Amino acid sequence: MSLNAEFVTALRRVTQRWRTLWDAELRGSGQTLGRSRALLILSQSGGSAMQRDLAEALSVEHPTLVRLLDGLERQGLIRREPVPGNARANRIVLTDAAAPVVQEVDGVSEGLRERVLHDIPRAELETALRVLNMVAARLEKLGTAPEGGQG
Amino acid sequence: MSLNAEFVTALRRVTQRWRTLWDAELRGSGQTLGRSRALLILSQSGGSAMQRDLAEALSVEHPTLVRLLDGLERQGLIRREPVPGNARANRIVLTDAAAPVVQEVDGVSEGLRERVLHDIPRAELETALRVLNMVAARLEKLGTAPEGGQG
DNA sequence: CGCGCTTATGTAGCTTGCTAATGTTAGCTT
DNA sequence: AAGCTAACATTAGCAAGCTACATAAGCGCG
Repeated sequence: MSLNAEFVTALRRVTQRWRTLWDAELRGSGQTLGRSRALLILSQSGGSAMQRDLAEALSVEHPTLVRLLDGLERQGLIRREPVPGNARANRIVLTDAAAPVVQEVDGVSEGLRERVLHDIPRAELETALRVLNMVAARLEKLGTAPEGGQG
Repeated sequence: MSLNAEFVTALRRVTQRWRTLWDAELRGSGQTLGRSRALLILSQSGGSAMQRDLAEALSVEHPTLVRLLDGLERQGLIRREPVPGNARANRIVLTDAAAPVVQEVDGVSEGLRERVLHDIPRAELETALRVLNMVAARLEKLGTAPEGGQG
């Protein structure tokens, strides 16, 4: 298998396993990876955000976010609030009940990162991150302008 | 955001975009990423494989593979054949009709890898791959023995 | 004012991950 | 031989990606 192919295979594998492990650790707390990511981003945004911005921060499409928010709303962890002066938009707000959940989810995600990555040499991790960012940029360019030339 | 957190974010983002782009390129050919991965692995295994081994090679659980195979069987691209001497197992065999599809899918995946990765310096890509493999190993260890000690 | 473009969100339906539970067959063990 | 356990496949049901379409509101232009 070529270096390129191995890279892609490893990428998928790591992402998938990470998701599975994260999901498993959250099972007891009623959360899932998708929802917990939304909670964390919301919390990092100061507790509220426009739905549109949230989708972008999570790197998911709007319909995906809608379902995550439906779930969180059902659990009483967020509210969709109308935005004064813009009847289309919603502001997503963390409720008080969300605080402990955010705390727990944050602990789990941080703990998992630490456990998995602690013995990877910083320099190599930085190189890997740089590569991933290059690849992400490349993918986004190809994704937005796929027709015509050969980039 | 910490280096660790950035790494995880980048990882997810790249994997997700890769999937989306791959899916988009295959849309015209009736294939999807999951099924096409199964086809490629099958082809690389000489055109047939035990279902169990296929799941492992794809890094997916059995039920996931079952559905992929259901789809491929419906499209007439594979057959499930009984294994002489082992009535539990299935041997998955590529049909003749699969050859051109495999060809196309292989071209798309190779082309995508090439387009996205061609300008990443080999040395950095190798480092990134090494990191990913370390992480994968770590995740698998944590996944199989999560209870008790702190690894 | 109304027509149409854009923006923001939501709905429908597909795919593909997963776990848990169900059968069925094979292989041991007693 | 009967019964337990392990292996292999499947089904059921949930989660979370996606695209395509729908709904509704703001904005601009004639």
